[in-house]
Amino acid sequence: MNIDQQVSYLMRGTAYGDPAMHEAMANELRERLLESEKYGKPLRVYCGYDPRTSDLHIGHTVTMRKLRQFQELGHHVIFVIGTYTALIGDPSDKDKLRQQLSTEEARLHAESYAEQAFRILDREKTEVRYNAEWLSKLTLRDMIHLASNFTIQQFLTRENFRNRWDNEEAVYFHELFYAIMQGYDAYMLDADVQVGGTDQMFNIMTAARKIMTYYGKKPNIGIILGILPGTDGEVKMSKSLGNHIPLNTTPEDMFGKVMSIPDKAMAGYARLVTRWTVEKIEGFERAVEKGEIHPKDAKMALAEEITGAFFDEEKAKMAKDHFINLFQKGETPEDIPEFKPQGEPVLLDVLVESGLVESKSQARRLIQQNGVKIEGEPAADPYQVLEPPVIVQVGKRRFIKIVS
RNA sequence: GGACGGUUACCCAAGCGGACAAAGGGGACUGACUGUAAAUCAGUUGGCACAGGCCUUCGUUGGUUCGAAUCCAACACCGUCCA
Repeated sequence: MNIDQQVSYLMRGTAYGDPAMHEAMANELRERLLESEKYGKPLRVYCGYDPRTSDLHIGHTVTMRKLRQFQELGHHVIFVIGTYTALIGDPSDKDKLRQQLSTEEARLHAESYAEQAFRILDREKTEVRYNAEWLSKLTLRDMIHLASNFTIQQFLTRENFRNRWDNEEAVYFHELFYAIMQGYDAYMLDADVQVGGTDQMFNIMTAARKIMTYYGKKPNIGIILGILPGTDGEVKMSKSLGNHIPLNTTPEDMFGKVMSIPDKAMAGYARLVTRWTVEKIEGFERAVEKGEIHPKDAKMALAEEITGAFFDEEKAKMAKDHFINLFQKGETPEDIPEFKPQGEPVLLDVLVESGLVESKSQARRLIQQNGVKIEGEPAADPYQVLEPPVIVQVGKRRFIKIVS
């Protein structure tokens, strides 16, 4: 790849919300790449991750994929785990104050976090760092100096603080530290490039660049990526909102979850979490828009690609077959969990005891709604006695085999 | 330190003495339909009870009342403003 190609490759998927800023960053990136080539010095590229949860979902992988691209071009990638910033909790992506995390929790999460990240990143070429390493050493004096670079007004113009201010909701003092700490990370890491989502715009473009300049360094270049919506297609993917697609799951589940996104979210997924080329993505979007491919088939292709990217092609194919059999043909799956009832297998009791249903009242309701099937036939009598072995189904996709 | 406001089911939020197991949204679940677990429409969404009855739930603990999510008191937690 020549420099121009590299720049467009690396800028792919970015979202600055302002063409001028995009232009400026692309130019800075080009310069920095040229410099790197000239002196044979790889760029130092970093992205920070909040170890609030140990469960990564595919939304987290958007930035990792970008890091991977830098890796492929021979640059040095630093994977930072925000063990210290997690003590505050990033106020960026929420309108509410985030709860604080203890050092111990953060450390525990961090380990499995890095492990999962290596499904995307090249383990050999990735430097993992914890920001407690340097942030815990900052003195109050340092903090005062750092803070003197910012005005309260700068913080208050940030949308999420602004909103809370306007709504007369609390904006805590310590929340202001977050951006400063993240900026200090960039300085300590001597970062050339920092990758992050649009919610990191202020932290990367304002805080980090200011602090680096203050310390006499060249400010880092921000690669700001779009935010992946959750399976609801509306808001940012997040575990707490329950609209996430976890990494630690089965290929079948991942495939199914991708299939559940609304049609309008397909383009975003194609752009942010596939390995497809720009040309392929654009072709895909065009075909969907013009109705050249059936939206269902388009989504199937998308699901297969995404599943393949996190597992492998073969597993993705199997997940696809599984999906077709179970949901399109309505077949019962092969491996159904078994359950052996204690006493007499009365339907109502079995449903609750096996954990298929939470309470007897709920079981009754489901039966009334024709939601419970025995060997494919809707059950009407909650008190009927089953004759094992028999397959009991709740809804479309919960099965259990009753054995004696 | 002072003045106000808040705490309701999974989440947001109404209710401000009886018709409250508690409006409305969201979410979740079921059914119909479909192109899938999308969209749309309908229904369900505290527990127990082989029926319309009982039990538990509106921050906590007491109190007033035939009767309290609703009134009073104390306490706890949260927030805003003034110092």
